[in-house]
Amino acid sequence: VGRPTGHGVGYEARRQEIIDQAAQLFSKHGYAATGMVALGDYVGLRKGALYHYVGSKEALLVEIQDRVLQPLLSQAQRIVSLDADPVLRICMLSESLLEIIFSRLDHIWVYEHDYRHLTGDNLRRFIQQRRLFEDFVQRLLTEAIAAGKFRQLDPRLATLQFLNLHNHTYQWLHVGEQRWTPSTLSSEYCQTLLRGFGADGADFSDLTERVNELRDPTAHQGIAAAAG
Amino acid sequence: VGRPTGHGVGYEARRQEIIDQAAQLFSKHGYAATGMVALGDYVGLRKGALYHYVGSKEALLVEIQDRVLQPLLSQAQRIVSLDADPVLRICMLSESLLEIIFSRLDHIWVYEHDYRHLTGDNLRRFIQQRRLFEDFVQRLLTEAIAAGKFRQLDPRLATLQFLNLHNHTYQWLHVGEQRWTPSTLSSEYCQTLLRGFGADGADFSDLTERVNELRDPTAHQGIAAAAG
Amino acid sequence: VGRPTGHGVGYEARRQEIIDQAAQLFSKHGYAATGMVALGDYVGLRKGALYHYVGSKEALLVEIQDRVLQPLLSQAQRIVSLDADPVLRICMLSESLLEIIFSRLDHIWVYEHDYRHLTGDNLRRFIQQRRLFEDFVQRLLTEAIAAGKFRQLDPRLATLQFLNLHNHTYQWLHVGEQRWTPSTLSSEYCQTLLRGFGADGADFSDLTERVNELRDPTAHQGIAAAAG
Amino acid sequence: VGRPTGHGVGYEARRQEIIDQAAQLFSKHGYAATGMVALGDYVGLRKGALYHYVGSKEALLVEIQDRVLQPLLSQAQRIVSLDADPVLRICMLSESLLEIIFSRLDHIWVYEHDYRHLTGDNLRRFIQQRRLFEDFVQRLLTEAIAAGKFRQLDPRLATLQFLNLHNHTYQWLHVGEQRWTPSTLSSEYCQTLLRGFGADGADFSDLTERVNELRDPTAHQGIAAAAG
DNA sequence: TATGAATGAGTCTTCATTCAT
DNA sequence: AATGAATGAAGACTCATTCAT
Repeated sequence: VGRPTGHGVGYEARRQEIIDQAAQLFSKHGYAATGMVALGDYVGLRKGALYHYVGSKEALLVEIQDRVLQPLLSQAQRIVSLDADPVLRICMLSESLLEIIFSRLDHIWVYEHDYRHLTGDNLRRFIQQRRLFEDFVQRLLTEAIAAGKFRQLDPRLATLQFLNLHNHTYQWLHVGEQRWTPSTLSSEYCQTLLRGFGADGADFSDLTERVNELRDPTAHQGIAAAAG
Repeated sequence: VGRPTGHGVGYEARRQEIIDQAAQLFSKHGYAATGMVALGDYVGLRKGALYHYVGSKEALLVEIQDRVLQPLLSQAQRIVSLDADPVLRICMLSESLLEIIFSRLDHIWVYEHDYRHLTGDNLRRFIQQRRLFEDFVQRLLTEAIAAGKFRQLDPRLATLQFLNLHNHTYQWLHVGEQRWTPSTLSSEYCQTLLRGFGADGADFSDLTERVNELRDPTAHQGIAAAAG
Repeated sequence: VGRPTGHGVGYEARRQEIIDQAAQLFSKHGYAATGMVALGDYVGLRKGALYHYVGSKEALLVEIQDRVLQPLLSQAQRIVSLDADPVLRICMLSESLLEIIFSRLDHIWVYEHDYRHLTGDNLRRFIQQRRLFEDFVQRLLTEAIAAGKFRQLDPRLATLQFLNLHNHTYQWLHVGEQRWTPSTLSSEYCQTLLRGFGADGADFSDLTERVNELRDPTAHQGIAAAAG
Repeated sequence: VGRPTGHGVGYEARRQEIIDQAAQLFSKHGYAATGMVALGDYVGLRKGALYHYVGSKEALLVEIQDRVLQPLLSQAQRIVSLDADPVLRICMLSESLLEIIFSRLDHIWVYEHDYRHLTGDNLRRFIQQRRLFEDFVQRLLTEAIAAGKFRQLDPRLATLQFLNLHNHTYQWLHVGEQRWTPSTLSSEYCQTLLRGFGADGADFSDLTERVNELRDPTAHQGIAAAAG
């Protein structure tokens, strides 16, 4: 994708591999507790060679965060902009979010746990982008309330509940989860939230099918799409 | 609670202070990234003196986890054992859980973030106790389903949703939060969950008052109760 | 001299020893090329223990510079302020300067060679203090010119010549020099400079004796005085 | 000067450029503190390519020293061999030396500062050649003393004073110096030295003109002559 | 001629912990 | 009860150099 000249053909691929494996290690032991030597061992490179691919340990962290944030934001933007019932779009956002969580559990671990080790501008940018995503969620919820689909909720608190429910999933989801898929889990979460938030008398019973109809055919690529 | 004798009068108090302040530091910078020297500076003790009070850095971590787990388990046990509507007890558990989160945000940070740095038996014991708490939650939810108050939910998934919603709160709650109290926030969470989980036609409108009546007069001490 | 509390009795002595030995090593191999491990080996301390005594490698460099600059400045100030013939004071300054060079040849090496590795404020302070010393020299030379003892020289260039002649001495002087003492070498340098700078007809033949009369009885302590 | 064949036409020119730029970098940051990568960046070549032109970092240092020593020695030899008043030849040597200092300040920095990083034979050869130059100076001074032009000086000490005065100049001379030229600065230095060293009653007042008459028309090329 | 990749020893510095005092 | 001194492993990162391409 236009790297600075002076790098061989395999470079970018190897680089992506390294970031991948760093995410695995960081998610398992924590960013602060994972050494560059350990990472080197893990990827099969001596300490010094690692620095051919990554400028610093923090740069690695930044890349991992970006691999989460970029699909998150692009999907959210796409969905929010759709011309459809806000409640429907909330469900789509839920599923999209869970798809990302399922597809790169290790990245999400790092995203949720270790963003505080970012420093300076990296941290500022992270927080700003994270807030951007939350704003997308809040916008949809506000629309649903305004449309009378939901009770008169505090939009901020509704947002936080939406995020709590989804974002905490990484804590118990296993790699290679069999019981649930993004789609089935999202369906459960949405049932809870829509009934929980719904105005008295509102009926969301046909929503699952309508989500299926509108599903983005490229969305299943999740993080991989942005990383490549 | 029965320390080995041979220590002066102020010893145990000082010790508790140190654990307290360790929780603050760990929650701010992360367990792995907080040094014993920094902790020493923070508590006003030279590095060496710290080891008179705490056996090791990990021992500190264990104590912090215990300060969360013990009130959590004792409250959960008490509430589960009450002779009351399961739905009511769910709400009580919710409020109790939030009370602990509010009262010791820093401990909760460490509890949620850094348990992975426990090793060996410490880790095993932690996981086992954590599961114990989850079982209490799951037991109540199962009862509510069996009693026909809730829809035919997968009890495990219902539990996970309950936990997601509550446990993720520490991520955005501020120290000295003004907008919500444990009680008001719990009320919001419960409205969402009960409507979300509730069987068609079930009515939980009088629940808030009934919770207030049954509230444990000692519960407000939260973690402090166990720490002393 | 009032170190932060919390250090044993031997601390300051050991610390001074370490700085001493660092100066030896730096002067032999250069600051940049001398590692902290090598220094540790030299002083008989493991790498880690070194940092009990010195905050950083640069701090070591700063201390060495100070051990040169402080006696340099205090002696210069003392001599410049004396109520005596400027020419006489120039000779006294010459001898004082050479005394410092003789007594701590290794420090001077570092002072002359490695000041450029100072960074930020350390560098700024160094340059400013160095200029201060040069100003003392220039003041005396200017006085001598104004008094008609010297030819109509450019004072700046006279200063530079004075400094060239003295400061470059460290390049060829050996530790344990036998051939010259500060006093005999200064006498030679001054003969060259006074005849070289002197106005036609000026006579400085009795100067050596007059220097001997005015010599500061504490000056022979050189750097050691400031370091203690 | 007869490089091994098998190199393209631009090779030697590029090679000389690289040595040039290395001298600039070394003089600015010090030999030990300048990396081959930094040098590569500076000359617009990747790290690996540098080694096509220079065998090693130390080889670079050797070449820089040679670029100082060779003109130094050849000029000194030429001047010493002239059939002229020793005092006159001393002045010519002074000017020649300053010409080299002025024309390649950066090379001189490296020459004066970093010769200690030479190892083995490189160091031995350097010291031997440096001594050779000093011997030329000492020979002239001895002649002047023997001829009764100078006082009864210790020839070694006279030499050291000559060298101190000239060699330390690089420490304060700026690139693009405006105030002085080699010729004017040499004139000042020589006035100081000749008056300083001169026998009572000796008169050197017409020396400057006589130097001008005898000046070597090729000398202004300085180091460049040897480098090409 | 040029370079990207790799290496392994090296850089300065911080770590948790022990122990004599 | 407290601490200063010491340790040795580990922290992130840079070094000069080699070599296949």
